[in-house]
Amino acid sequence: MTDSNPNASLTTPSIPGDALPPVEQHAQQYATVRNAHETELIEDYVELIGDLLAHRGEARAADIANRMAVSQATVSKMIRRLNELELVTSKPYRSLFLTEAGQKMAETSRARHDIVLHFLRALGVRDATARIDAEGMEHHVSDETLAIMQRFTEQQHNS
Amino acid sequence: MTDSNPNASLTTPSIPGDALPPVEQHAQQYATVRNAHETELIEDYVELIGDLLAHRGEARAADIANRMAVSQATVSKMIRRLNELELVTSKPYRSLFLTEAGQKMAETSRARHDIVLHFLRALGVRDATARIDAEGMEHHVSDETLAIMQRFTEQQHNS
DNA sequence: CAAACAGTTTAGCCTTGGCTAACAATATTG
DNA sequence: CAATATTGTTAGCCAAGGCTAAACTGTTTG
Repeated sequence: MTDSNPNASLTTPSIPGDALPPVEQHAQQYATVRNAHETELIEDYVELIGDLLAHRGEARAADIANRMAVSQATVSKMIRRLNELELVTSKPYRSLFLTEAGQKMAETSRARHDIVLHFLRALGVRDATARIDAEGMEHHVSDETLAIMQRFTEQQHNS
Repeated sequence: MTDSNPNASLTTPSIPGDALPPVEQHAQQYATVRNAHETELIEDYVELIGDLLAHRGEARAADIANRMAVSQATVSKMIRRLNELELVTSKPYRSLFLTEAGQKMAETSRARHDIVLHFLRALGVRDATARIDAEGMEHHVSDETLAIMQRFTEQQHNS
């Protein structure tokens, strides 16, 4: 395994920046990200459906397609998956609803999203940018970091 | 379009949280995230190859596979793509090297990554967690937010 | 109430990014 | 220097998440 080459220092006279993390840790970082990517889209759909239900009283496939900037066919296919995962219930040609599990996921996602968004705004990021960044970041923020973000936002608020 | 239902207030007596963003803005958020996902992996590979070259003097497919926790076949396939994109040069069974464009991308990615990582540490996140979060977050942080993160870290440092 | 329109679903295609298994090349070592 | 171990490549599979086109359902309205 070249990775544990004991002569590394001979071939790299001046090492810039931090050292490479140990292989196991490094591997875990990437694995965690890959994992997040699998659930990310699911969570986004469920979160959006929850928002539509809360703000509009119903969640139609066409709304989702518009808001996600995706074709209706894609949404339709995705809804089938959400059904199989027992996150939503749907009757053909009717509005969607969330199952217990779906509601739970929607709430959790919504909460994470809001914490990240408010944190970014508290940091001084412009609203439009904060929204975009939050949408991408929310699935990659650990509970630990999330808690710290929340505290930061609150402190900012009381001053 | 149900999305502009004027009776929304009748069906949603108490609206929790923020209102939904306008459709166009909302759509743009998701589109931006989808876009980031396309380049994300490419950037991760290039960044890692750059790191391996800097710290080890060479970048072998086996190292990449170990550090990414992915099969060698996957790496091999990916290297072909990186070649087509003219980000790396490679001769069969030899170490990889970055092209001009590849080096540029590696540097940029590395810089973003470091800013996010240092920011998280400055916020008070534990090192191991910060590393994982940074790996996921780095591709979703706008230049605007990045600049703010960098300033924050520097201020923290001078106090 | 039939026609037209809006919304939904299905079929079938494509690319990406994983995998395993089999094979090929290079390096190491008895 | 031949045998073995390591490393790299190829072939062929799979699931996810996009798309368009076509068919079907439901709603609105002339």
